[in-house]
Amino acid sequence: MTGDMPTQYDPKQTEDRIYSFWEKEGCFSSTPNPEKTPCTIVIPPPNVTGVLHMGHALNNTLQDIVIRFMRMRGREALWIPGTDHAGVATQAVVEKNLWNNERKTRHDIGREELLSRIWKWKEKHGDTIIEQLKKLGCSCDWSRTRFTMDKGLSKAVRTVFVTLYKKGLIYRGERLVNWSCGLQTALSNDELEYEEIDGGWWYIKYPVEGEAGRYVTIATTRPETMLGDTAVAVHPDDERYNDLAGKRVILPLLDRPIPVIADEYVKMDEGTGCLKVTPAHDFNDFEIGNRHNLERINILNKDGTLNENAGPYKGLDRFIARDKVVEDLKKLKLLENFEPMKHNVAHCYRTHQPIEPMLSKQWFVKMKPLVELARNAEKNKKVEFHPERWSKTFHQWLDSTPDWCISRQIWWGHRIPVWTCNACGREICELDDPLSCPSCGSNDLEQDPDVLDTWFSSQLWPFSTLGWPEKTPDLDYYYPTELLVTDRGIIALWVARMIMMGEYFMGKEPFRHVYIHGTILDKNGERMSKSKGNGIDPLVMIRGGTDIQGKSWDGFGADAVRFTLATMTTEGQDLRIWPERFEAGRNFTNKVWNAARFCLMKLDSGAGIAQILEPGDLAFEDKWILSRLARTIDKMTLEFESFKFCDAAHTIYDFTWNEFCAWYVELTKFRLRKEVSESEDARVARRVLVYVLDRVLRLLHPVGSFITEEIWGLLNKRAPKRELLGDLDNAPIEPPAIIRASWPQPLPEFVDNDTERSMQVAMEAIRAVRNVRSRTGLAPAKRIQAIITCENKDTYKIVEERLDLIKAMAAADIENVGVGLERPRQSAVEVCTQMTVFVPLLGIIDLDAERKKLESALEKALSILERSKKKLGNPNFTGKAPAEIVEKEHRILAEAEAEATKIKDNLKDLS
RNA sequence: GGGCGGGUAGUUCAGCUGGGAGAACGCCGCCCUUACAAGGCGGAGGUCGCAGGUUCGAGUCCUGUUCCGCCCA
Repeated sequence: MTGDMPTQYDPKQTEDRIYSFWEKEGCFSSTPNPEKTPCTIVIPPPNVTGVLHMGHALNNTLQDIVIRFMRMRGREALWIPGTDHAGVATQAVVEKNLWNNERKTRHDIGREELLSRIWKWKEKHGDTIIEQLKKLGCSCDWSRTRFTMDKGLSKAVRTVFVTLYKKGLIYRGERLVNWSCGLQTALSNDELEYEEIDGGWWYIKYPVEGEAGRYVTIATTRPETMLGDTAVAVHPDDERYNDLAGKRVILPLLDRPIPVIADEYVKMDEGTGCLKVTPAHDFNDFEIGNRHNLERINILNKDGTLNENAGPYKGLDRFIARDKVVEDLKKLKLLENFEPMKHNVAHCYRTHQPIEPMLSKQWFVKMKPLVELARNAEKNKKVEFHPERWSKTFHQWLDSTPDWCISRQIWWGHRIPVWTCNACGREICELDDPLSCPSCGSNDLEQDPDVLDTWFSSQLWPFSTLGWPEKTPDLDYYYPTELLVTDRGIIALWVARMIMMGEYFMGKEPFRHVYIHGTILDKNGERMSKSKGNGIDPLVMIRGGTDIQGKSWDGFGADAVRFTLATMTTEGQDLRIWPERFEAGRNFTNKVWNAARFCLMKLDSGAGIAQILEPGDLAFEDKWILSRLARTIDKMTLEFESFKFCDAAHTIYDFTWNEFCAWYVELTKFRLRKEVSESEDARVARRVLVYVLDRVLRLLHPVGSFITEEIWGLLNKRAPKRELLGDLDNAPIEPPAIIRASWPQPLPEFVDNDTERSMQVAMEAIRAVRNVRSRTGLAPAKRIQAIITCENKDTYKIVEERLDLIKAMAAADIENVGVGLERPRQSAVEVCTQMTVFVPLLGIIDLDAERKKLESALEKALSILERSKKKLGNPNFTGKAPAEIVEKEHRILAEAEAEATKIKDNLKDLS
């Protein structure tokens, strides 16, 4: 009958089948249910161009764990999936294809055609990552899959833009922006990456007008920008240059006279104390320019070449121009010095080229009022970060963020809904596209060509996915969401902005908890990346295949991957992983599989399970495992509630492997022997076995989703009713799918300290015998004789009571139990805290090994003894430490003393 | 330059509000014992980065210091 359970768990035989079962049964779908409390999670939408990597695997595993846990706890659980349109990335993919296949640029085919091609590409490839998430086991409500460019979500974007525009929180202005010459678009501050480059300070002499032979020297890291200089600034208090302010200097190369101005921004002790001012190409200079009404001269074209303002350098690339400028300055003997230096320069996050501050007209969101909303949401604990320290990062960003540049000079994205009337210049921004100018009636309207930053739509995700701006029942029921799980990299970019938007438009925080997990690194602590080729493909780890290094893997199964990731999810900030680490998870799933296999075999071969069970029918080991189970349920519940994924995974691992399998299952083997398999005790054992297995499956299900569902099905066939106590006839049939089963209730009535203590004593005896067996090289199956002498009557009583259990588990005949028994000659000895165990070994005892063992034990006991004595001899300790600690120390001392004495006695005997 | 995290067994990491150092993997020895060799039983291995301080007592709190990483400018 257990033919349907091979000795090894094979995830490939189960995962797809189980997943389609869940989908077919509608297990992931959710509808508003007023009788339940909702629990909503929105997925951090991956790029529509994305392919599943380990970061996604971790991120979504954690979300699935939480949503399954919540679902089992009776919450109306909804996990909304989807993707974002990733403006720059997606357009780049399609443009690249266009070039590779047709040698055309987007300008060759035009805006409409490009957009239509991107949509086609999206239809064809856009759900790659969605399908991959299914392989991981994610229980998202796929019927609600959203895309940031969907109609509804686009309407949300439009509504937000128009509202903010009308409130004056969105404005257009000519500002310096971070310009990516590669992408030819503006970027927000958050899209910059700082890279250290080899650069330096060039010291350049500017002749003072009308004073032959007099120069001022400025230092710059970007000499080519001098072509756009419109002033030189000195500090007003700087005596060196007292007379200069108000005069003019001649800009070399272009021979343009520019004023010397005094501004307090200049740092006198830095460089030469003279600052060249280039308002069109430097953020600080821009401010100085504003204060002094300086001209702004833009010297760059959009592609990074120099324009006509650069005079003879026109047409040169910015880096070539730099070399040329330096060379020409040298020729003119105006280059005073060059100091090489490494410095950090802003780079484009995609092209990795240095960013140019560039003057251009862009749209901005005024952040100040919004920042306030986000700040308060966290301060008032409406949003909580886990681990808590990330709230600091969050506030730091809020404290320093400038207005947000939201326009992008690309085509794929939400187009800016602002039209300008060519006749009268009126700007129009409404929810509906304007047909004519409301001022002059002209039809000659032109829409802004730019699109919005992708984050502008992502920031609305928690409510746009629920139907906003419509007032839908979903929105009413599911918002605010419960939890956001994400990586620290986008706390500012995304998390903070969602909070602002949620507060502003919904009047409520978008989520109550933000869980920030670590970043996946490789074995050497390096970030995984395509270019480094050090990535691990989660699908190869799950299903098997060949990895990027050409190595073949069998596939560990989704549960193994999920479980392993969960055990690694601590509060630290990195997770180092490599393929072999998933073996731990696989071994555990296999253990669970075999524990189930054992239980089911016993059900098949035996005479059924106890029909009626009362607490009084329970055997000692039943009470013990139930007590342990009760504690495990409490512990795990708490751990999941507080997002301690690592602890929860370890808790279920420990209980399943080291208590249920290692002890309880082993103990039932004796009660389920063929000869007694019809007995009532055997039936009780089966009933408890099945019950505990049932609870193990439930506790494990949020993490090990597939295997628990598979076993659940098999268990339902043989034992559809699994209540612990009472008459099975009256017991309910367990649900057909574990995904819909309830989370285990606490079992306070089964917590049993006495039983647990007894078990500990029994375990000590068993380990002692096993120790001797191992030391003397006796085969585990060979029965041996043992004598146990106990420390006191209490222990003696327990050992007597549990003698059968000890004998069975130690595979030993216990010839004698007592207090203060003598060591028989020719016997091995094992000194424990509560007892000493002798194993007579006529003729085969290795005296040296025995002596060695005793000596090392003595050393240990003596060191404890000494430390303890010292402590208790210190009046400060006995006087100041809490009574219970002192009492405990006395006990330690007594135990160590007794143990040392026993060991010494035995050593004497040996010699 | 500012902020944050980390330095604990060979490796990867736990160790909460201070009170006898843990897990997994790896390693060593013995076992294919009828759930599982992806297993069982037993074992070795750590002056908790360094230096001070607080305390009767510090891996745990404070100060300083060094190294590694991340974020921000």
